[in-house]
Amino acid sequence: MHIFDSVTKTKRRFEPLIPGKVSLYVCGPTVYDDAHLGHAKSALVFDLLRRVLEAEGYDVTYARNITDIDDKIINKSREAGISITELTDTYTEAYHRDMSALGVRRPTLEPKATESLEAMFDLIQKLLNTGHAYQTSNGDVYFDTGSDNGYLSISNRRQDETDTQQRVESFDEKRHPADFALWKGVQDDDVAFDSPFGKGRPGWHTECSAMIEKHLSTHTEYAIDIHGGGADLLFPHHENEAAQTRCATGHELARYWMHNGFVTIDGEKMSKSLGNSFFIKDALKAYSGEVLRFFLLGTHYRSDFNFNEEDLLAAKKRLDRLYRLKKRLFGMKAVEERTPFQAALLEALGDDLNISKALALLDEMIAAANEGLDADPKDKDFKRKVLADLAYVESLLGYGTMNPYAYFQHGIDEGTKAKIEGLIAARHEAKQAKDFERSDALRSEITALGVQLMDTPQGTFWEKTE
RNA sequence: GGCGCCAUAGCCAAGUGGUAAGGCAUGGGUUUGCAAAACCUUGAUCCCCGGUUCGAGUCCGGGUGGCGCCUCCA
Repeated sequence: MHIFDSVTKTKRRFEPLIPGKVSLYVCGPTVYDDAHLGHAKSALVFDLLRRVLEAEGYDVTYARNITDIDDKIINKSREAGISITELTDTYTEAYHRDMSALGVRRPTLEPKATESLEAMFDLIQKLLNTGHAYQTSNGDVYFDTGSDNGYLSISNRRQDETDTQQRVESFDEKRHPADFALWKGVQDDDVAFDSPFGKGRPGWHTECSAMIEKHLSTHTEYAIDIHGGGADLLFPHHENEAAQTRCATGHELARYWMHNGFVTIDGEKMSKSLGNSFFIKDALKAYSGEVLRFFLLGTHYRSDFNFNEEDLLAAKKRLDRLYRLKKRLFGMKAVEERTPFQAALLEALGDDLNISKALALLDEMIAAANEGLDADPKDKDFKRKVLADLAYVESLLGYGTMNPYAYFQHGIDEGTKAKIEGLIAARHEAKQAKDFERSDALRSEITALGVQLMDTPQGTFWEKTE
């Protein structure tokens, strides 16, 4: 496996800190709203990474946090007039529902901020004890960036005069403008936790370092093997996490850093402030989760990804090819069998998740399978190999998990389905009687319902039209 | 202003310095009562200008054009 490390900006061979094991931490969502395409991209990329590492034989411990305490959450719960936990439970559940629809497997661990407070206290206390943090008169605890020799080594930034912009938590007792809050002291607020540093709430960056130390740390030169997240988190979020961990524990945070590119919509960045977020639950109304998975995972993870309907449709057609092949072999049981295709597929993905190369291999496999089935539809050995390859693709990439018939009928309601079946039966009778005029008329009627027919030796089937 | 990324056929998109994968769309063909699917076939010298090299999409320099981070953000 080779991974592009965004800190050294080079592709490096992956070597685990502990032989045979991989510790992977990815920044998860703040649960105050529905998940959007950006959340999906990140979750999908690291889901794929996890699958590839597992296919290579590693024992992967994958943690993705859930931030369930935050100013945005507090504000929204007040607006909505519901409790914090009611709000965060609702959106945590929604997040899980959406990710599961995209075929994203649940991580090994999903620590919540509110359940990791003790670990955060430990971290902050260590930083205070070693002089890397200080408390101000209003109860805030800040990380002293000036005390960390390694600060800015993750994002490769330079500390210059222009970097004097005020941070949100800016306060004039801060020693340096870049110092960030580990703990925000709160006096007159009921949404606060008791801590050794007084009543308050954790700063945004604190939880990740604390959780990593608590759940994943290998206690070697680096806390974990791989840390991932969206490219926008590189600075300041990951820089600050790394600083906390470095100063509190003496080891670096991660040996490899991976950042996925952004999802834009029609060329524009999708962000909360622009208000053009595209929710996954809305996309799922028109397309199956697997089509969205295939589309979002279709370009390299580090590239920016532009979401638009036209490209989505082209991606769906490409996935259709896989399901067409599945249809030809429908009903046959797959047996595990290693093939050169499978080895090549894993090798392609092992090269920093080169999905384009993997898909090219997949397309070639599909073409060869169709050709072979055309040449000799009864070759059992050949079919067995194809089925084994399809099963491998399903487990490694998560493509081909659906019933192929259901896949092509996605989006048609039950009533219409029954109507279509009735018309097909009538058309079948007309065809038997060689009344092609009537059979064509019936087909037009069926086509008008948004589906198309396919006559095969096994009977007539229908699919939803694009 | 500081730091950084990207620019390959109509569209999406790979590409260890040696004469450009794959998919969608398009045209032609085989098959089919018709149609669909499947299969065969059809197209780019890689933003521009210099340089290094026997040889560059692929390295270096300079442009032009997009975009991102520096503030909550996947």
